[in-house]
Amino acid sequence: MIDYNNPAVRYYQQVSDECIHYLSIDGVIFGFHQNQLNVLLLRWKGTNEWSLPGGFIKKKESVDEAAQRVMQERTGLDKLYLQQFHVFGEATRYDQEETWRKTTIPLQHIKWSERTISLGYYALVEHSKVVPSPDFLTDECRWWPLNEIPSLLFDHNHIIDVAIQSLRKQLTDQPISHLLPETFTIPELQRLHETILGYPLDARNFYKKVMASGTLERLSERRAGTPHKAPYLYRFAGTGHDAVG
Amino acid sequence: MIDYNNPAVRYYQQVSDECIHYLSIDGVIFGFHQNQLNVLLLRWKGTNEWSLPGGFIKKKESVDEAAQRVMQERTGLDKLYLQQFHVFGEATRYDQEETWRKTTIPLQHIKWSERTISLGYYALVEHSKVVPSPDFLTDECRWWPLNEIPSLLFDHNHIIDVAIQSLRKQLTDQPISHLLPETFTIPELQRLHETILGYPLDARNFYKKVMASGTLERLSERRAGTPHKAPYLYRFAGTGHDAVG
DNA sequence: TACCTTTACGTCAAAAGTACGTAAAGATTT
DNA sequence: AAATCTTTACGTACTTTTGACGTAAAGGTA
Repeated sequence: MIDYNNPAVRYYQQVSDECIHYLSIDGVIFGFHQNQLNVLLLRWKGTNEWSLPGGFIKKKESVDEAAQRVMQERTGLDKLYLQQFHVFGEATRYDQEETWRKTTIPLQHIKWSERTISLGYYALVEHSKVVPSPDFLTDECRWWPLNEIPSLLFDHNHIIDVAIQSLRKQLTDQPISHLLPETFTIPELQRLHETILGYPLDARNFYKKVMASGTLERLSERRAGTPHKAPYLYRFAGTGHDAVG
Repeated sequence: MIDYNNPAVRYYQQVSDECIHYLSIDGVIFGFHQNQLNVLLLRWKGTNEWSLPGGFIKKKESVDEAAQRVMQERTGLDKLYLQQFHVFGEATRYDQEETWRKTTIPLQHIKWSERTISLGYYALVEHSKVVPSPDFLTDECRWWPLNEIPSLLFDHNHIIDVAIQSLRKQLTDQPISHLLPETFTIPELQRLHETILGYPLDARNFYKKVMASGTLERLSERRAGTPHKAPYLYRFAGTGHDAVG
């Protein structure tokens, strides 16, 4: 007695046919706004429960393509900078019964696997360019500042933690450009680094370091409308983005 | 008309029931012997074709446990130092028809997925402690020096390449202990690092560096039977191994 | 005994990282 | 208009790390 009027049931029916079972993608989409790291979250239909965007891998699709597709749908952006950062493969990752109850998904109507292995990807996007849109299991899609994120469904709080650790590790290797607009000032770049690392940096030394990296190109314009001395605008000279997708 | 006398058919039948489809584990088991990195490979039954050890994830088992199990069976060792290093998730990773022909697996008798996503793990083991044993699709299991590895089945040459790159990256963070016996000399540790990195290191500077790391503990004994000045033996003071499993 | 190789240290200079100084730009206050 | 304040865009000086190279002692071989 399967209730095909329920959109969740229809969704899982389709996924069950088209996609790979036991395996999913969870996406931590990072944005930077008002000196805060933000993560894009979804509120499940008719509930007050939030989760990361995610999805399943089609049988004839690479996992990178699947991640790209899932994140694209939530952000409205293409060619996202994606990084695969961890596989969450515990046999029991969270309380399944509790989770399905919270989502109000009628589990008994769904023929789906008992456990899911999740491939964790993070995306670095330009906050202002994103047009958040929910999928059809969710009512709302919006940015959450990292330090205000509520208790999420599944093990998604944990996944975000691991994503941030990976992001910090990446930052020590190379300056991160993908979270800022095309042009930005050095102080703005510094705020971004400080926010990701979680501690303040010395402006003089930061300036020296990013200059020495050779990846920045100074434009002739300055940022207008600042209350103080107008800072120069810069652009990343490194042409190619080097992530997947 | 399924040939249940064929062991491969029986194996895949069992895997099909017990394990997760579309998903596999490939293990790059590194050993260090005679100043060379070695990788454990398997020769498929009745062929001259070699591949990495691998396996599938049981439906109620974590992926780390599965990796531990698969590698354990080939090496005879437990509590292996394992590191998950990449997910190989291309829609087409290799020429399937060619591969199945080479393995002489009767594909037409097997109900298995059209593509496989592979979780790449590497293991660092003490070469002398390993007792290589083939699984029942293979006739032979033995060490291959890294620079003599033949053209392998599937995309396993590529997987080994990626594993080595990850291993090199890890080495820059922390000295690697798991490939050496409990006690070793500084020059032996240096040879290991040189082999992984692929270039020679200055003995004086290497000595200083590992001493400064504070992770080594000098024993009172020296290595006997060397043609020259007997070097001291050392042990890693860092008690806890920090990998999965 | 002379000689050679290897170990187990040491020295010194270059490079990278860290603390902090300061003049100029632009707004705000007196 | 002048003084003040904050911020930028540099610079200087010191410290730590890294890298090139020196060398005496240990143990074998010619």
